Amino acid sequence: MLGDLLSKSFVSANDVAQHAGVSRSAVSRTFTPGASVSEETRKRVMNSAQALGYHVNQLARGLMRSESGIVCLIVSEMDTPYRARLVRALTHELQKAGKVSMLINTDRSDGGVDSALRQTLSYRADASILLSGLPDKAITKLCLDSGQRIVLINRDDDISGPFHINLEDHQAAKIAVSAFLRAGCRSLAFVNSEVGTPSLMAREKGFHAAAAGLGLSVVTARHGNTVYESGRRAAHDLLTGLNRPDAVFCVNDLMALGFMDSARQDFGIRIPEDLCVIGFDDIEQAGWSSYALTTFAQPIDQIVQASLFWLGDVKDNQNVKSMTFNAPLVWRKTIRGNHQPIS
Amino acid sequence: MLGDLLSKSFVSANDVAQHAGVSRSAVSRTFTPGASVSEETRKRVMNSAQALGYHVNQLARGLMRSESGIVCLIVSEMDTPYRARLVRALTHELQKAGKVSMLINTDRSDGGVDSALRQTLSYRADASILLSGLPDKAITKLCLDSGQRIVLINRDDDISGPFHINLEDHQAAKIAVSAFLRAGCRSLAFVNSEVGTPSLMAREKGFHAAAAGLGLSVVTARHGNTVYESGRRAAHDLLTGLNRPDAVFCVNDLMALGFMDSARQDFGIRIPEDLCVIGFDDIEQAGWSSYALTTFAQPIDQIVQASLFWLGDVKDNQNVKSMTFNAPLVWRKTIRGNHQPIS
DNA sequence: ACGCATTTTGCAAGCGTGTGCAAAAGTTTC
DNA sequence: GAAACTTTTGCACACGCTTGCAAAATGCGT
Repeated sequence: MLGDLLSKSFVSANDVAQHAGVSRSAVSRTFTPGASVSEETRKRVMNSAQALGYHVNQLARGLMRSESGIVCLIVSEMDTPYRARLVRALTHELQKAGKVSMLINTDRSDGGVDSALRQTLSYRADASILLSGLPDKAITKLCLDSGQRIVLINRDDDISGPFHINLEDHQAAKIAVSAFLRAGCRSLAFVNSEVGTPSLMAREKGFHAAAAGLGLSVVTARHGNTVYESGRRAAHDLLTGLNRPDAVFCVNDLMALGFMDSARQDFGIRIPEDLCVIGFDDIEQAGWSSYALTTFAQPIDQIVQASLFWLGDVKDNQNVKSMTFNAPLVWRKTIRGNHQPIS
Repeated sequence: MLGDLLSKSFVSANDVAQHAGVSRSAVSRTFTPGASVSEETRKRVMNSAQALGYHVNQLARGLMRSESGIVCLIVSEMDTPYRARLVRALTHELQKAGKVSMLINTDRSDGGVDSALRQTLSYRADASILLSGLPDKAITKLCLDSGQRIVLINRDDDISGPFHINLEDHQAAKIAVSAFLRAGCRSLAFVNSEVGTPSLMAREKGFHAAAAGLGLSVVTARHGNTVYESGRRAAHDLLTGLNRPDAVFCVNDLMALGFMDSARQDFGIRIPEDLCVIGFDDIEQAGWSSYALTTFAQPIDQIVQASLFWLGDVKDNQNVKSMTFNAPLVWRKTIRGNHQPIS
């Protein structure tokens, strides 16, 4: 209390030990779950710690133990609804597991994912979860070699070592075609960005394949990023001509919403009477009554759960190297006709 | 190369020193900007570091230096558009400043903000930025005493010690009233949540005060959280009766959008012909053409800039304890009549 | 070639923690 | 009460880094 004015800023385990009249080991063990301390000294240490405002220095602890408790989330454009929701869920669950999350923004910064992974190494992160971008193989190896776990969510699949979480994009695309077909649509369109992420391309390929299998033609538009405005541009691209499509599968909800707004307001098209629309992600806005977009839902909970599974004990994980989840179709009002599930 | 199979996972400065034939101090200094190393040894060290895959251990460095380089962002409901955007901007700018951001989610977790700040202490964070919730005073003091900087964004103002960043909520509310008046509105409504954050209440108070000053009456609705659905409920609340308001100021864009959707679809109200709407935040969705919401823009850049200013050198900051920014009105299409700026 | 000023370098003492090991204390058993 | 255990405790070293200090190396002027 007296040293308040010019006290050394942090109180160490030493100070606590002195105050409690025990050895420093005792206080260390008090804060180490499962260590051997008598109930009495633990009490004494706890009291002193409380009185002095002691907190274990996780930096020092991380130096000794192999684990720092830090998990890095590597993500760009994190204010995108889907990404934001995933980040929120991940941090929440990581905290519950006693981890702490370090957020690395790879927007358009120098080095991007690679420098992010380097930072990951500097802070001795226990694991990195990548929601965006693709890491250089050499750096990935470096991370793995230093005992780090790596999780790739919806990323490229040909890197070995990391744990992969993917979606049944192909299957979803197939279901989209079936839904359109059942609604009586015959002239299909696919709206993609120019990004070319594997999962995005899988949806496109799957859609084309499924349509071809049924003898339906598909016209494709690709514009900019997977954002609202690109969806609008796609609408202008696809709806200007004479033979308009009567169904459009957008690679992403944001694009779908932009497409819908433009279709209705710039072209006077009614949805779903004149045009059926399906999106992907099931972001919050898709449920807003101005849109009521039928869309495939990201299985956020499963993705998060799988990520945390991979951070658990090694022995359990030896065999499994990837998990693939189903993205269920959420029926709203942008498809006409009956809304029964499709097998 | 040979030790690949069972190598100790991390390469230390010692290893690099040995490989380069210099002392450990030399490699340390090589990675310390502004330290005294000859150009030649620096080169040698760099080469060895590269070859061995060495990365400074920031945990150990943080142990010696006073600063860990970690800045904590404490936030709940971070997938809200405004929050997500702020987090994105903060992390980006923090990284540019050589800091790293630790994201702490206080959603409905045990302890909330207080335990978040405790974590902050454990990791010896250089600073904490609070976007949500209010910290206990004792813990705040503990953080400050241990040399941590604290930034409160749009939080309560009566805590001394932290740096406060606030908005001209009162002023904005006044401008909203003027805009409504000029558009010919006479029957005003205010839509708030039940959250009761100081800045939210300031908008409400300011709106009432300004309206009263002009002899206009205001009816207020408060529902749940500051989310879309609450806006809908407010609409049902305010638009069901006979004497409907012809202008509504929503404390938040999300509520405004919910209100608009319900007003149009459930009540057949035209905007802005029958009803003028103003929101707050200028989230991306406010600009979507289905809404074109006139709203006050969060000055994100200024907020971020101010936050980083406070993390700078102490000497410059001694005097200033808070900053207040103007939230400019972004004119779109939910107010009828002329769209000139209001003094 | 020499003295002096300046840069570069290595040594060693920390930073705050975890943990193996042996000594001390406590507990049970006969 | 002593012997044989078991639990608790303290010592001391390690983790990987920074940095003050003094010694070594270098540069400069004469």
